[in-house]
Amino acid sequence: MNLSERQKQIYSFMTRFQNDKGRPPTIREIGAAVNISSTSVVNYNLNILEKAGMIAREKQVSRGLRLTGNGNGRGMSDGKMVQIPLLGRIVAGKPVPIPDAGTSAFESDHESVTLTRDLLPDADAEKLYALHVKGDSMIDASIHDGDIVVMKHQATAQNGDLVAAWLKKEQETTLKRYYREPSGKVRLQPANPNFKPRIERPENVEIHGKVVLVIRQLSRAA
Amino acid sequence: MNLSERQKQIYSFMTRFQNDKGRPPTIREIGAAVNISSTSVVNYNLNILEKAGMIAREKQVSRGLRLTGNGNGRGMSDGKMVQIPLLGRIVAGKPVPIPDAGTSAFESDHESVTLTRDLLPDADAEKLYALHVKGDSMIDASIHDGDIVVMKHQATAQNGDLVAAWLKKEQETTLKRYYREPSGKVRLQPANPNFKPRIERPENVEIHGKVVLVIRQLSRAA
DNA sequence: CTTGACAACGAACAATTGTTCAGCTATAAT
DNA sequence: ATTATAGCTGAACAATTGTTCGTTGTCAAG
Repeated sequence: MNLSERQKQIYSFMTRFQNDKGRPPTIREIGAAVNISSTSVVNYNLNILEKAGMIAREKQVSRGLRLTGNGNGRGMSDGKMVQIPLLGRIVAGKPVPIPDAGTSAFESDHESVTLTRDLLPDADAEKLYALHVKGDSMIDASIHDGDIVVMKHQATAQNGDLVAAWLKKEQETTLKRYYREPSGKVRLQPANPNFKPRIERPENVEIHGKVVLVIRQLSRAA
Repeated sequence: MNLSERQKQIYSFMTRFQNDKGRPPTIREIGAAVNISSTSVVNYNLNILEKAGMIAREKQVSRGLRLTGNGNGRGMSDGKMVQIPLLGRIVAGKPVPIPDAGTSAFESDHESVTLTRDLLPDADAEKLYALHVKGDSMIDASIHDGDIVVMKHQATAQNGDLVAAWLKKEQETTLKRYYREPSGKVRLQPANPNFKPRIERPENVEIHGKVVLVIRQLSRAA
C-alpha cells in the first residue's frame, strides 16, 4: 500500500484544507496546491487514495471528499464532529441535570462542546451530554473543579464504571466508581485509592449516567 | 437580533450537516431540508444569518458557508479543527519526546489526535503536541496511566503551570506544577496536595513543555 | 521489439451550485 | 388609499466543479 509522493502531498493538503477551512477542497483546488495541471490527474490519484482506504468519495457531489483516517492511526480529522450540549454543572448538593428530549444544539441557551468522534467510544453519540464539575467537595483527587465531564445517560452501570450517582437519603450527587458487591450492596469507590470506599444500600443509589470522557483545561485556571 | 423560525431551522440544519458530513451544505441542500422551494429564499435567509454574525459566507465558492458560532455560546463547531501529533509516551525514565521541525500530520508513523479549537487556549495551535501518559510512577493522582496530555512546547514556565520537567541528575521525567521560590529554588508541586513537593536546584530542572489539556477516556480502560 | 502498467496532459462535457431578477402576497406604517 | 418592507416564488444565467475520453511518455516484463 505504498503511496506516491504526490498522493501523500494530496492527502496532506486535504487534511490541512479541511482543518483550516472546514470543508474539503475541490479537485481543482487540490490540483493548484500540488501543481497538477489536469483535473483528471487529481481524480486519478484520488481514486488511488480511495482504494487505499485513506479517503472516501461521494460521486457527483461538490467537495465530496472525506478523510477516513485509515492511514493515520487514530487521528480521524475527517471533519466529523459531535456537538455535545453542556447542560450545566454537577455539584454535590443537587441532582445531575438530565438532557431534555428535543435538545437540538440550537434550542435554548445551552452552551455546548464540540468534540471529534475519535475521542469518544464510537457508536451512538446521542445520549451524550457534558457537565462542568463545580466544587471539590463531592469528588476526589482524580477529577477537579472546573473539569468537563462527558456523560452518557444511563440508569445502570457495570462494575468499574465511573458513574454519577445520586444518593437519595443524603440528597447528594457523587462521582465514583461503581461496584456491585457479592453481598448485594453497592460499593462506591473513589478514584483515588487513598480514600475509603462508601458502601450503600442499592435502594439509596440512583445512577444518573456514566462518565465517558474527562477534559481538563489548564490554560485559564491556576 | 431576532431570528425567524426558518432561520433557526437553517442554522440548526447547517450545524447538523456539518457535523455529520464534514462539509457545509449547498444552498439547495438547505432548501430541501427546510422546505424552501426557491434557492433565492435560502440565499436571502443566509444573508440575514450572515448579518447576524451567525455564519460567514464566501462568494462564488461551492459550500462556501461557515458557522461562526456567535449564536452558540462556546460550541464552535464550525469544522475548524486542530490536528495534534501524538508523538509518543511520556514515561518516568525517558526524556519527553520533542516535535520535529517538519512534522506534517502525514509524515512518518505518527498517530495524531484531532481536537476542536474551542478546547484549546486559542492563538497558535502550532507548537502543540500530545503524549500518552504511561505508568503511574512519575505522576500523582491527578493524571493517570492512559491519559492523553496535550503539551505546548516551551522551555520556560510561569508559577503554577503544570509542566513536564526533566530532572537531569535523576534522568527522569515528571509532570508537576512549577513554582519558582523566593530562594531561587524550584518547587515541583504534585497536583495532589497530599503529596509532598519536591525542591530542586534550577540547574537540575529542564522544562520541556507546559500541559494545556488533559483528556481521559474512560471507555476502554477499567 | 512489443506489450502493458503506470502516470500524466488537455479538452470537452455534464452536473452541481451560486447569483440575480421580475414579480407575488401579506402586513404594518404613512 | 398608498407606500414600504419582509418573506417568498419561479426562472434564467453564470460560475464552479465532477466526469470522461483520447493521447502521450516512461519503464519494466515478456
